[in-house]
Amino acid sequence: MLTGQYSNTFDEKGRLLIPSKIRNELAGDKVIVTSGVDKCLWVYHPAEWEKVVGEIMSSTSQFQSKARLLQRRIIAPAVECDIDSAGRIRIPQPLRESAGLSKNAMILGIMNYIEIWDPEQYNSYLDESESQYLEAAELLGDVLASRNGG
Amino acid sequence: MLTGQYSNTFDEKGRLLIPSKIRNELAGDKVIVTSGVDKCLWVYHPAEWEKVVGEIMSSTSQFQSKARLLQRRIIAPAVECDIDSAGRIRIPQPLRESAGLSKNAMILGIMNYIEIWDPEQYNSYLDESESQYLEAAELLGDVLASRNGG
DNA sequence: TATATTTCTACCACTTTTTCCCACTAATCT
DNA sequence: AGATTAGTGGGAAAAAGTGGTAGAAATATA
Repeated sequence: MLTGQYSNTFDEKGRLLIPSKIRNELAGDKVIVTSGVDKCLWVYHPAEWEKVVGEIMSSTSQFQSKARLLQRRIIAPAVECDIDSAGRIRIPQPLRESAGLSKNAMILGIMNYIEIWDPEQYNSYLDESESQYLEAAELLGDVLASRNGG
Repeated sequence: MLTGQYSNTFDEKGRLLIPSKIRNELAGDKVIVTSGVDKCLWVYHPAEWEKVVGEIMSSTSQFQSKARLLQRRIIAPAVECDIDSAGRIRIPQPLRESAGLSKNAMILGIMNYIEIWDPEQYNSYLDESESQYLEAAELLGDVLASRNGG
């Protein structure tokens, strides 16, 4: 199901363990890691990543400024990472820095992709977005209720 | 896959290393370097470059002022550069200047071409376009959500 | 025109990084 | 408790990156 929230650390060689529960759902020995829209990393199974790239590349052209933004900020940072025999990945320094990652990392499984956050960044994100979250929940409630003819 | 984001420097001889991950995808020992639409350089595999030229030339005529602009600013500056045995290219001074490049360079892989930026130029570009980027991302999200029947 | 000087290019050797693999420890399941 | 799976750390081999040197080409000079 690819969910779960874990707290791991990068070792001295910059390797991060993908928890086995998540790893087993991923299937395969490669993942794509890229920079997320918030201050975190997004990790995809190669097949899922192909969908995202296809969506961006096929519906845009490099001669459109918004397309270039998406390409530069989402596609360009993407790196293919091998999962080693012990289930770890090595994330290149620039990507780690872009998400403000140092030693510790939170790993969130979100159905068809994974997020990696620096714990402190994640906590301040949660704090700052509290009211937005409550709004989003209300909104979702409205949609679901009306769908049920409520 | 030809993606990835790297930070390299021109050496005293004006050589810039193309990171191996990108180089392996490029295949071959020649690239075409030209001036990009934002303040950066665009680097293509010769075959990809032919496609871009074809697209520009076939959809425009030299009797249209806008076409002449595209031809002069994208096609004219193009230069063929050799990749040396260590994977480095030498970019002619005028091209480097046109992108504001001095010592340091950011190299972005964007699927079928590469961008080279001066790091400071790139950071200010990112800053200035932040809100546009978030808009574009939301828009992409809407498209994907509606496709899922959301 | 021959020689000297400079610039450019290709190649080589060293250093650093990355990758791959193995061995050990800890945790979980039966 | 023993067996199996998960997690941790380290070492060796390979690949990538860096700087330099020597040779070729081009330009300038006598």
